[in-house]
Amino acid sequence: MLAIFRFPLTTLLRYADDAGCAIHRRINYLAGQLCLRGKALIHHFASDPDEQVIVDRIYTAVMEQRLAPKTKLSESQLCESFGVGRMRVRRALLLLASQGIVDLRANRGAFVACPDAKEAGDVFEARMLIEPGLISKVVSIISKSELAQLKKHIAMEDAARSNPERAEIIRLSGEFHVKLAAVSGNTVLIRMIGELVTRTSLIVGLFGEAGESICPDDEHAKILGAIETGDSVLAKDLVCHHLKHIQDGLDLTTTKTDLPDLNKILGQR
Amino acid sequence: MLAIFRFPLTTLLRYADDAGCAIHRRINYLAGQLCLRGKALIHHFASDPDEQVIVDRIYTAVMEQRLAPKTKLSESQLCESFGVGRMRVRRALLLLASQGIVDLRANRGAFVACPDAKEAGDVFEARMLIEPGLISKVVSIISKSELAQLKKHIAMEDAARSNPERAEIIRLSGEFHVKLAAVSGNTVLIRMIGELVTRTSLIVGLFGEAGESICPDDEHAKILGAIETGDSVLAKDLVCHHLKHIQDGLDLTTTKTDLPDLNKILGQR
DNA sequence: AATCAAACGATTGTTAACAATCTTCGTCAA
DNA sequence: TTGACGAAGATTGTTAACAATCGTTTGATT
Repeated sequence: MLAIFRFPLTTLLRYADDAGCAIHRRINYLAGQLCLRGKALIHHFASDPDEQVIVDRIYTAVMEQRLAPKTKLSESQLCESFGVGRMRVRRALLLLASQGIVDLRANRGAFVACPDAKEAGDVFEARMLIEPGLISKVVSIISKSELAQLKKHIAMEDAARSNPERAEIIRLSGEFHVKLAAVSGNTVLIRMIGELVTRTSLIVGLFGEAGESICPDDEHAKILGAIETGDSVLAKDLVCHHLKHIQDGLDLTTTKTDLPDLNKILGQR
Repeated sequence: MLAIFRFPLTTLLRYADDAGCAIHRRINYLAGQLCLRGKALIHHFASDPDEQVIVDRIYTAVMEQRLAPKTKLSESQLCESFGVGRMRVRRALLLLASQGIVDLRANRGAFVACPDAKEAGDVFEARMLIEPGLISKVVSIISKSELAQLKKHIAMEDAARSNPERAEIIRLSGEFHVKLAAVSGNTVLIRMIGELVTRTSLIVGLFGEAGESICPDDEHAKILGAIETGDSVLAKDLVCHHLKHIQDGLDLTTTKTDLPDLNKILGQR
């Protein structure tokens, strides 16, 4: 749809002549919308600071662990923060809920999801299933410029690590995996990895030991090294170990939530 | 939350006594909701014929290819079909859009998604990445009753194939993969496979050759056989071949959509 | 006759008021 | 002092009216 707007109107009409009257008129209409009234389309491209923006902002906030699990996300509060109507907020929350980032409880509101041990295991299992396979594709098709960009990303990670900005480190660590997936060009997989990485951040925030850093020091660099040399098997291995490393750093027995768990209390007797 | 409702109120209160006043009051409150007023909770369990129901109905309609790609899903139409308000319909459409089943275009409405060749490739790539790994887990943990259930499912497939009910065949073929994934118990993966299978149905409907059946005859049975004998490697192989089989049956060059494609028409010169 | 522009009907997007629900608070009785 | 009950405030869910947009049709103009 967009492509045709690049041509001047007269050219457009000349081309469309063979295509019958319907298309001719259609183009005229579009041209009218675009050039003469000059409102509708500009609106369509420029002013859209909503919808996905809210989702992304909450998304990254969760990734940076600035929004702790079980944090209440009240509608009115979000409306004020983002300066949008209640509808947009509700749509955003629904989308976040569909990705397991947010828990939507009827008549009670939205809360940042609080994964349990099983859910954590499921997420890691899914990642261990997908990411190694993904890596071997990445190895085979990655370009030099993409490699350079990933190197730059790792440099940023190191920078964040040297003057410890916890939120920054976590976000960048997660983003590395997403950017890696992005190289594949497979939108389906990219979206899946994005969701899994975000949920991983939640899990690490919940079950991770306080002192430990999330993605151990130089593992990302090692992975990228293996990719650069084209060693697909090694890269796979490193990714697996990397994920296992993260998982092993978790303590799934102690939940950090000190909220009263009714079932637990009742079961003590 | 549900578990505690099984106990009589007095027992509940006795147990909760040690837990301090807050919980005591909370339980009393819950009891009031449940027993004394007897409205809120019954409403919560019984009358909820909405929300996810709409999504599922459209979901399966797409899977059965009863809703062709690019079909317009007008709000008012859906409201009437499901007997719900516009809000519910819009929420359902948003969820479907987030899964790539539906295309949501601003100010124009919702349309059944119409994947292009790249998207089709992405979906198959994702399935080829996930399902083989999933199978080896399934092989290692499947129980006899689950095996029996899957056998029953295949029998149903055969039945549908013998008196050709196209929609039934397609749905059952897809469901087989979902049920297989369900054995793993990994909710994350189950949801992903469900989404991918549905989108596959869309793709097959679009690019599949008319005469061909979707999941070739006995491949499901073969896969299940390999699972039963515990041959994880063979099962993996069969799944890969199965998926490849489906993909090879597609003709990605000719789109069946005979809607006028402006770009194509303009590019003919 | 062809082109353009304006207007119409239909559909979607948004808002605001209303209803239902949850939570908290206060009072009262044991 | 502790627990039960009821009312108030706050929050969420729903509805219905309003605004904006789209696609088509119609009519005027060259």
